[in-house]
Amino acid sequence: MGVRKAKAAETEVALKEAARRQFARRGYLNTKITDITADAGRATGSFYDHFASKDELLKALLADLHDAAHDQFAAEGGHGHHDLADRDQLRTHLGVAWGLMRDHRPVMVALFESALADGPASGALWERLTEDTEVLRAHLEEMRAEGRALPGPPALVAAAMGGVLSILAYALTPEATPYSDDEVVDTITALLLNGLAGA
Amino acid sequence: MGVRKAKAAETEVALKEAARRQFARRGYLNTKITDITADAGRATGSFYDHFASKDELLKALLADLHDAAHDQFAAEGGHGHHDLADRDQLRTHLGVAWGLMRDHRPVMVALFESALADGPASGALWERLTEDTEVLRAHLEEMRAEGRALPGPPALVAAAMGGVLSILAYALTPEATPYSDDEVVDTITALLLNGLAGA
DNA sequence: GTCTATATCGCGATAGAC
DNA sequence: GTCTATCGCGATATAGAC
Repeated sequence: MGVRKAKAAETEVALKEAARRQFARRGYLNTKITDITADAGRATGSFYDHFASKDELLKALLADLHDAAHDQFAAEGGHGHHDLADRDQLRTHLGVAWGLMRDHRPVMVALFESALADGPASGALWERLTEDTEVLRAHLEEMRAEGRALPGPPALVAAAMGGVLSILAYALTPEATPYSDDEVVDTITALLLNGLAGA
Repeated sequence: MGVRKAKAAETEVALKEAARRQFARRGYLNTKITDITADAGRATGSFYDHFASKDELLKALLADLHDAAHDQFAAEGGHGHHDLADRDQLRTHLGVAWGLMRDHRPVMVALFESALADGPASGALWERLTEDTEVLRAHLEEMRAEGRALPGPPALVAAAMGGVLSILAYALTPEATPYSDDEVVDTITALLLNGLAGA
């Protein structure tokens, strides 16, 4: 890679990092192109040499997230037999998902807002929810195939589980929340495993 | 009430109804003042004779929702002893909440988006979540006072429960969803009551 | 590739006739 | 109270020098 390209790549990285910072602070919708370029210490016009729009930038960030998610789940998913009604397995699953959301919170936030921006009639949020809980749904269907009782349709249950994580990840700002990551994961695990009635 | 005032009130109602329709279709953030006035068959300027801003209009709609919610919960809440681990009581609670969200979906959608618009660092979504699940939290604390085991801190559990309802109410567009209201309420009830491990 | 400067535009909000 | 017409701001996106 030549020096010219390296410089360009450097700027692109700087823009991405600035975007993450700004998304975390202002949210995706409230972040202006100029907020990003200013944070990155570049001129406004430079943005468009790297990304066609804010949305395209988000897609690039999403690709990075997907890579990370794939690695994480690959590292975890060595089980031959999945059983979400097993406490340890459920906790591990939720823990990995929560960790990812925390590490990539700016992108999660942005995706969430972006889905909302399409309007409630577009079904974009439902799409996000079902796509992101694809793995969960598959596990639930395995359970059902074994004749185990489920609370409801696998896709709906999976979406509900993913929904709780997403909304809490958005609502609980890391700087202000009184709850530790472990506390959150433990609580959600207990709630989703045994519900309010307990073991 | 004179004819003049009646006409004005009529326009105000028309604007509110138009706003609800537009919020349901486009979402709150995407809805422009002109979308509302056009839908109501009025001129742009007329809007400001009734509301100072889109946000003020939302506040007015919220007041209507609060009235309805108060009535609903008053009609239901005759129990001397609350027990969220009791299937019937939990289902009733969730059913009432779900029904309200469905009947006032445009306002729910708008409140949700409005909270997001303040940015993730503002904590506005967490505020919404805790305020709206105030009653739930109180019931959970009763349970805890009786020495019953809870999945976690009452406020967090309540927020998680409210969060599932909110996000599903937003994501499941009434026109497109394959799930009936009963199916959703049954599923959430089962999930929150006994979790994935079953009874 | 990066900068400065600017064209362009949508939209919120107001002024003033009726 | 309601209308039409318009002002002005803020933000995206582009043009052109370096």
